[in-house]
Amino acid sequence: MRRGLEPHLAGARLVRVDQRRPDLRFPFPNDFAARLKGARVMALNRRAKYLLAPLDTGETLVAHLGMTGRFTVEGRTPGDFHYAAGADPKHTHLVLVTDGGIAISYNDARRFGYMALIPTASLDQSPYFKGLGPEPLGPEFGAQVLVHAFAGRRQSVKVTLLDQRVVAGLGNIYVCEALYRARINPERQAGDLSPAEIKRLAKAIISVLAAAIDAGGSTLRDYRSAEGALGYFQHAFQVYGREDEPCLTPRCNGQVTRLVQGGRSSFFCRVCQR
DNA sequence: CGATGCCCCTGAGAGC
DNA sequence: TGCTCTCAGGGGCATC
Repeated sequence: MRRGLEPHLAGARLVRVDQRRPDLRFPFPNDFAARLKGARVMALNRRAKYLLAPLDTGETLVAHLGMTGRFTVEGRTPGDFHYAAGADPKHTHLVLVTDGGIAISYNDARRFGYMALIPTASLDQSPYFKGLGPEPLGPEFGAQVLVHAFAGRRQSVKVTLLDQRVVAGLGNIYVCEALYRARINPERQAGDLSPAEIKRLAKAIISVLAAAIDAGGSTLRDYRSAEGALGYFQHAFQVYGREDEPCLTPRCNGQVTRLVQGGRSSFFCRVCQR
């Protein structure tokens, strides 16, 4: 999403802001539209699951997409891009128009997303970012991070990986897929994993995320890239959403199991994930 | 500390 | 066609 939006947003000035309702998951910031209008977007960054747009006003627009949140870009000419392709316009809650003549709309059926404006200078100290773990594709992430985080931890490795304080930005799909790639049963206590297993897991996390980004993300239900394109990593899911289907590991002959952990579905193969 | 369930909200799909 | 039920890329909070 960040990669799709960046060319349209970074460097652009927001000439019109159409805020269509007072809240998403939380209320929009006070005077939200007025604080955005006229501002120049200096860059488009990401930390964990947050999109970050530092503005020339000294504030940074922070956006979390929740489950169904989606930014869509509309081109200068109708047909340039798919305008909120596949999205019900009644759930378009915010439209930003840039001086480049581009409209960027935020659509979110369930409204689990939220936005904030935080002084750029104190971003790292804000409650959104304080305490977040390292970026899994960043230089500081590796097996050692997990070795420390897992030590003595009795919680399941699945639930531990979804904890944003351990690693930032992993969600349900990619945790399931990473555990499959690492051949680790999601029910295992984090503190019981061997160094070799943790090493496999760290590598699996990195490889599954890199592959998914390469594929343009995973299109399930609502997700599309900023320019309306469908990601296609969902076709590469090896366990997620494949309950009762055969395990794809050669000669395994197991089948994919679903179980609920921490209120979310885990998908895995009991035969090859130990 | 950890597990569980409920909540926010809307829509899709299955089964009857 | 319509109803009811379950489930959904997230995550905060209360309870036990």
